[in-house]
Amino acid sequence: MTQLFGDPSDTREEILAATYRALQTHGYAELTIDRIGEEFEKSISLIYHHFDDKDDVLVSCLEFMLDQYEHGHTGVSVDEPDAIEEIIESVLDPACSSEEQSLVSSLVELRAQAAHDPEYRAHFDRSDQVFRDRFAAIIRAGIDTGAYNASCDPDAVADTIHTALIGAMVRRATTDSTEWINAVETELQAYLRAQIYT
Amino acid sequence: MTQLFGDPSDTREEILAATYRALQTHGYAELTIDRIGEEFEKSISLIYHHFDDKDDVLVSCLEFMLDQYEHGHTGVSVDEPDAIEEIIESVLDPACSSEEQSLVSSLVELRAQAAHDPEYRAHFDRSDQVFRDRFAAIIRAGIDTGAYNASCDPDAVADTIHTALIGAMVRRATTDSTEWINAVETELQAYLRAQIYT
DNA sequence: TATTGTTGATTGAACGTTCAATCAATACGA
DNA sequence: TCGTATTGATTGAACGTTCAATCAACAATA
Repeated sequence: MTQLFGDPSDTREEILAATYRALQTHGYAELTIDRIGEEFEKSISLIYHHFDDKDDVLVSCLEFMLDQYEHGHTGVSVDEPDAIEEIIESVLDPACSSEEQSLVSSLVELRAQAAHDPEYRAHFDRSDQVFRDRFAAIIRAGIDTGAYNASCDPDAVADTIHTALIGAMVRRATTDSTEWINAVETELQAYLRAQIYT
Repeated sequence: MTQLFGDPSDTREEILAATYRALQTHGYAELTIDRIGEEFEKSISLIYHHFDDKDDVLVSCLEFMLDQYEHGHTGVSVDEPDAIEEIIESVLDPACSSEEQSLVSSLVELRAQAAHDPEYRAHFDRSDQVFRDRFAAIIRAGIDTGAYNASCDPDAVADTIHTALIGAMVRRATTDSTEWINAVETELQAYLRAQIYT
C-alpha cells in the first residue's frame, strides 16, 4: 500500500510520489508547493513544467492512486467470498495504523475540495463509481455462485454500503470519539447479511 | 431555518450572521475576512475585537447554529412517531433547495477542517454527540410507547444512521451524480425498520 | 542546432492581523 | 449641574508574511 509509488519511472511520477509523501506528513491544509518540493529531489519550478498548477498536481495524484487501485483489482475478485465484509472490517478497524489514518484524513480533506472545485468533483465522481461498481460486482458474483440471495438489488446495496463507509471515514478523520466504530461495524454487517442472504 | 440569524441582538451575533451569509454565498474555501466584511455593516477590524481570529469566528458560528438546533428541539420529540424516517427523507430529498444544498456544502467543507484543527474537531465531536443522542432518544421513546422493538440497540442504530447520513451529505456535496440517492434512502429505511420493528 | 529538462531567483498579489486614533456612553467627583 | 475620567465599540490604514506562479538562464541530449 505504501509502495503505491514504489519506483517512479518518470519525473512526472516522481513529483506525484513526492506529493503523496508531503500529503501524508502535512495533510492537505498545510500542503504547499514548497513542501512538495522538500520531498522532491529536483527543483520546485520543475513541477510547473509538468503540471498546470497546484491543484492539477493533487488531482493527478488522486487519479494515479485510483488507477492503481482499479488495475490492481482489475478482474472482479470472485476469489474472496466475503470481500465486502472484509472491506467494511478494514475501514472500521479500531486499531488502524496512523499512516493509513493520515492517508484517510488527507483523502477526506481532498474530497472536501470537490464542494467548490469541478476538477476534484470530476475525480470523486469517478472514484465513487469505481468503488460502487466494485461492490456491486462482488455481490453479483455471489449471486451467480448461489451464495447470495438473487432477489436483492446489488446496485442499491453497493451504493448504501459505499455511502456508509464514506460517512465512517469522514467521522474517523474529523472526530476523536471512537465508541461508535464497533457498533457501526456490527450494524453494517447485519444490514449487509440481511440483504444478501435469505 | 434561514431565520437562524433572524435578529442579531448583539454586535457579536451580527458578525456571526454575516459569517453565515458569506459562507452561504462563497463557501468556506473562498471565504475571506473581507468577504465577511462585505456582509457586515460595520468595520472589518471590529471582528477582531470580538473574536480571536478567523477560525474562532467560524467555529463560533458553528457553535451558535448547533446551540440553536439543540434548544429548538430541546424536549425529545415523542410527538413525531416516524421522526427518524423523516430526517432520512429530508437529508436525502432529491429535490432540495439550492440554499439548503449550499449550506450542507459549507458544513462539509468546515467538517474537513476538523481533520487538522483541534477547535473544529471539538465542535464536530459535540455535534455528532448531539445528533446521535437525539436519534437514540427518538428510538427509546418509540420503545417506551411500544411502537418499536424493545430488543434493538438504540445507540448502535442511532450511530449507524447518523454515520450513513454524514456519508450521504458528503457525497451530495462533493459529486454531481444523484442516481444513488433514492436507492440509499430506500435501503436506509429498510435497515431502520428491520432493526426497529419485529 | 533545436528541443527538452532543470534550476535559482524573483514577482506580485492575496490575506490575516495589528494598531493608533476616534467616538459614544456611562460613571464619578466637585 | 458641569466637567472629567474611564470604558468599550468602532474605524481605516498599514504591515508582514505566505505562497503560487513566472522567467531567464543553463545543461543535456539527440
